[in-house]
Order: sequence, then structure tokens, then C-alpha cells
Amino acid sequence: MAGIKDVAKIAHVGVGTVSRVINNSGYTSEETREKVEKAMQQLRYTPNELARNLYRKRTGIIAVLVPDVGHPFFAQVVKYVEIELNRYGYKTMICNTTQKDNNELEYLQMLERRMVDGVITGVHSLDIHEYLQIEKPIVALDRYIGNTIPVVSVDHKKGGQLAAEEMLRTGSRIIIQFQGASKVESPSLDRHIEFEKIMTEHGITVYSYEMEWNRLDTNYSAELVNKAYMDHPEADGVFGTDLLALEYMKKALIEGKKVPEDLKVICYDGTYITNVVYPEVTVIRQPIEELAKESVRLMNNMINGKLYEIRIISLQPELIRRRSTQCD
Amino acid sequence: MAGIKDVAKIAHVGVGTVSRVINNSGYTSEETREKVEKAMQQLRYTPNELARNLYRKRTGIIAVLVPDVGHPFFAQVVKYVEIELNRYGYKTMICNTTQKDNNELEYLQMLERRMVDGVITGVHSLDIHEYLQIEKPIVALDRYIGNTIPVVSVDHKKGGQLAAEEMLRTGSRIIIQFQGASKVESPSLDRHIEFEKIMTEHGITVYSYEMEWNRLDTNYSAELVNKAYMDHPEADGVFGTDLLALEYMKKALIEGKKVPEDLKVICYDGTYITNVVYPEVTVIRQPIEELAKESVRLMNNMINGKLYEIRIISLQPELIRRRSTQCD
DNA sequence: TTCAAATATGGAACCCGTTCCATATTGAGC
DNA sequence: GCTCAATATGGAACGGGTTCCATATTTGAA
Repeated sequence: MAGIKDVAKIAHVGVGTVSRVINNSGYTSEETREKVEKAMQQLRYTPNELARNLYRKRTGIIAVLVPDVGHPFFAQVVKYVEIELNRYGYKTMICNTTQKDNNELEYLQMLERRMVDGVITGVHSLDIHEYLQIEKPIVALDRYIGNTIPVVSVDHKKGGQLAAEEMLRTGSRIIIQFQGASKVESPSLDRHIEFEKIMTEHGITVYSYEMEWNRLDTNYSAELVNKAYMDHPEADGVFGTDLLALEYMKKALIEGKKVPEDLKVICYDGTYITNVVYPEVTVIRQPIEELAKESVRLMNNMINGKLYEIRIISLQPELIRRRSTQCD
Repeated sequence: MAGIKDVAKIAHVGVGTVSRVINNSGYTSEETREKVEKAMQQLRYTPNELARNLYRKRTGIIAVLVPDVGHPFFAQVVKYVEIELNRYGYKTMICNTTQKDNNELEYLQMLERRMVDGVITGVHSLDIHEYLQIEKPIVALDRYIGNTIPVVSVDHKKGGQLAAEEMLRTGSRIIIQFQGASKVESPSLDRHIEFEKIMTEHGITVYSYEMEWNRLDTNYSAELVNKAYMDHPEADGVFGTDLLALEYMKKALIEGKKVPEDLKVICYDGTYITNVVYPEVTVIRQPIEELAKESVRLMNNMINGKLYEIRIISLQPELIRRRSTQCD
């Protein structure tokens, strides 16, 4: 592979001059510039980014950690984060953490090894402790990690409230709720706490089913849904993330229930999969694009030493009312 | 940041010795090793991966190019490719190419700039020409790019045949088909050609609707589906990729049709979204995991200079029959 | 005891760019 | 014609590792 020295030799100039031509920095005469450019073409020279990065102490790569890129919610998150990172000139490295727990640690270490300039993490597996050790740009998506790491999160309490109000409006009496494991401290639990609180205050029964994190495989959710259905076949409302709520709705339809007559459905997340089901479902749409935008903005500020907000940026979820919560 | 020299100084040894301890290479006495390790801990030393990579001329990063990570099919592809790359010790960089066309070129250039060791491409936007210029490890997913670049693809002809046979079995007479733009030479077109061929041979009418690549947004597909439905409301069968076929089914259900009585549905891809709809749909499942495994295996062989198959590895799609093609 | 092989270690050279410093030349202003 | 600034250029030092070579010491077999 041709290096800068080869170019310099062919063009009869010094390496510094070649570098200046490549980077358009310092002074170069038109004549020299042409000689160098000709030599570069002749040798099909491409600068070695690794050498540059070594000197510049940056790679322009941001690692994005998610439990499962295959999951519609995280797929959307990754998509928009990638687009946004790209706008700022960063490359996106991704990491599924579901398979092996220590993956997360591995990627955090890449920060210290200087292979990535920052980490945007949307996972919950690792002990907070590990994060706090690292004094490098880290942004958390929807998770509190100590007081030093900025978090971008959605106002899930509001989301739970929206869902609860909508459910109350429909007059449902017995509701199945699917939520993440409560042992993991995640802002997303707020919606379920709030939902349950409001419902209970109004004398509505809520049965909550917890789903383990890191168990995003289809069989597991199918089993959970079946169990929930069988436990309380009299339920007339369901609230949960897209896949679970829809799977529950499917189960109910198979069992002969009618939606919305016998069962009201509210999906949390509102990813594209909610667009292809019938009857059309009411969703609490998460502001995924904004989540991505904010997290990348924060990341960029951290990297460039600009001021940034340490604490939660609460983005607003939105209720989109459709047929599945229509009454009469 | 502490470097290897600092460690060497603290431990009163040479830099070579420190390097040997870190890499467990060459000879080191137990005593020295301990001194060095102590010094490393004391300084919280972490080797700079960039410097290593510069010397080793590799980064261990593979770029994965897809039109849209948010799309369920590609999300699955990326997921399994990432898992597989991880097994081989590589990191995954992703790139959505939908937004800007030149992104694809940009990532190809990263190969030459040595920021990535290889590219696995699942996109169709760039001129083949650009690819052929590059003498670096490239693996194509489901796309022919010249004679030098290995391709991993699915036996789409077989997929089309499976769909056609199933559709014939149901006795549908007028079928709507959604397919990618025919101007892009993609193996995936084979399924539609084969499907249409077989159906036509049996005197069945097939109306094909082409979807532009790089238009994976929801509105666009909704419009296309509406148009298809309105053009031929008498259709009694639909065949297309998950999202389009399901969206069509939804439209039909809204319009009062019954599935499978009035409309048979076959989804191509069979991603998880087909698991949450009612009625349950028949799918031609693409072997995404195998696709990922094979492409990564090829990539690894290319990188390590082992033998690898240049030509198509045809993986088999699978018909999974469900309610949407049930007759009586 | 002797000598080759094994073990141990330091440090220079290298990977491939970028930047800085030293030096040279040109040109404008007086 | 002289001076200072602007322009131009080469090359050493550097970034932070790895490897190789030279040299020193220890071990084991004869």
C-alpha cells in the first residue's frame, strides 16, 4: 500500500507538503499542489485513517448499545440515532447486549481503548458501578446511571397517564398490563406505576405481568401472553408494549373476542408494526426521533467539551387514538 | 492519559517488556510481570487500541450496509450479522443508506482508509462499478456485484415457487403482487418473476406493483397499498413482503373482506411482525440467520486469506402455512 | 566444567500520518 | 535597497503501541 512517503518521493516533495495538500492546511503553491495530486492519483493513494486517528486521538465512532437491534423499538432507535450521528459526522457501531452480558462491559472498555469516542447506551444489564468508573462521553437512553451521566428519557409517567385516561374513557374494568422486570430501575417503569395507580384509584383491577429484560424472543412473549390470557380471560383491556399488546390482542381474537367491543387495546411505543394490524390500534407513541436527536446532540456536546444538560430531558409521548379503544 | 512509556518508567523496565506482559508474548519472568501489572494498575493503564491497530493494519470492524435498519427484515439481518460477527471477534458498524445515496460510497471508502476490515452490503443503490474498484473484503447479501465479489443469497426462485403453489392450492384467481423496482437487478426479483410465471401458466391473473427501493417509509407503502386495492378490489389473493402484504390485508379487512374466505395472504420474509397479526398469516420465511452466518463466514475467510466461494450460496426459504391461506 | 539452548530484558525501528520548527524565497511598503 | 511579513517547503518529532535485534543471564545436558 502506498503511503505518504511514496507520494512525497514521486512528487519530489517532503512529507509535510503532501500532508498539507491533503488537508488543505498551511501554505502550498499551486504548482506543488498539482504535482502532489498527480502523484496521489498515480499511486492510488488513500490516507490511512488509523494513523490520522492515532494522532488526533479520536475515531469518530460512537457505540450504540441496545438489548436487541431486531426488536422494533430498538431498531427504530438505532435507525434514528445512526441518521443523527451521521449528520454530525460520526459513524455508528452497534452492539446487541442480549446474547452475552459482558458485551456491554466490552464496549465500555472500547471507550477506554479509544476505539470509540462515545457510548450511547439503551441497555440495562450492567451494574451502574461499571459506568461510573469511566470518565468518557456516555449518554444513557431512558436509564438513570448515577449523577454524572446524562440521560435522555421520555416522560413515561405522562405516557402512563395518557394510557390510563384513555382506558378509563373506554370503561374497561379489568386490565392486563405487561411491563419490564421491576427489579431493573428504569424510567419506563414509571408508566406502569402511574397507569396502575390511576386505574386503581378509579376502582379498576389491573393485573401486571412482568417480562424479563433480555428475553425478547418470540416464544417467551407468546408464553407470557398465553398465561396472562388464561389467568384472566375476563379481562376487557390490555396495555403493554407493541409486541406484547398485539400478541395479546391476537390471542383474544383467536379466542373469539371482538376488539374493541370485548377488549380495548393500547400499545406503548407505537412503532410501525402497529400500522399493519387490524383492527387499528390506539398507541402511545414514543418520540423516538427526538430521543435520538437529543442523545446525539448531548453526545456531541460532551465530546466537544461544550455545556450539556446532565439530567433527564423529558420528551413527551403522544396518544394516537384509533379503533381499538373506540367505545360504541 | 498514561501510556506504555509511563508504565515502563514506573515499573523500571523497558517498553518492550511491558508490551510482552500485556500481550503474553515472548519471555517474561514472574517477578517482572508482577511489577508491570502493579504499575499498570497504579496508572489505570489501558492500551490504546488505535496505536495497536495502526501497527497491525486492522481494526476488527466490519461495516454492514442496509437500506434501513428500522425495517423489520433488515433489522433482523443486522441483528444476526452482529451476533455472528461478534462470535468471530469483530465489531459491527452500521450504515443506513436510504437517506443519502453517497453514504454507501463513503463506507466503501472507509475500507480503503482502513477504518474497517470489510463490508457486508445489503443495499442496491450504488453503481456496481464502484465496488469493482476495491480490492478489499466485500460480501454482498442478495445482490450480484460482478464476478469477483461473493454473494450470499436466498433461493428466491424457490420462494416464488412455494408461494405460487400455495396460492394455486387455495384456488385464488386474481392476485396482487408487491415487488421491488425491477430496474434494480436483485436476486429477490426472481421470486416475483417465478411466482408470476407459474400463476400465469395456470391462467391466474397477477397484478404487480413495484415499490421503489429506498422508500421504506410508512406513508409511501400505505399509498401504494391503497392504490393497489382500489385498482382491483376484486382481487382474492395477495403476495408481498411482510409489511406490504399485511398492510394490504389490513386494508381489505377494513373494507369488510374476510381472510381467508375472500382473500388469501402470503407474506414474504416472515419476520416477527407476522406473529402478531390476526388472522395468522402464511409466510415464506427467509433464512435470515443462515444468511447472516454464511456472510460472516465468507467475510472471515476473505479477511484471513482462506478459500471462499465466490458465487451464490443459495439458502432455502420455507413455507409456513397458517390461517390466511386456509381453504374451507 | 563447558557450552549451547532457553530465558529475560532494553531499546531502536517501525506503522503512517500530523504538526511544528527551521530555513528559504518572494513581495510589498518605505 | 532594505526590512518585515507572507508564502513555501523539508524534515524531525510525535502519537502509542509492536516487533526485532542485541545483549545478558540462567539452565540443563554432556
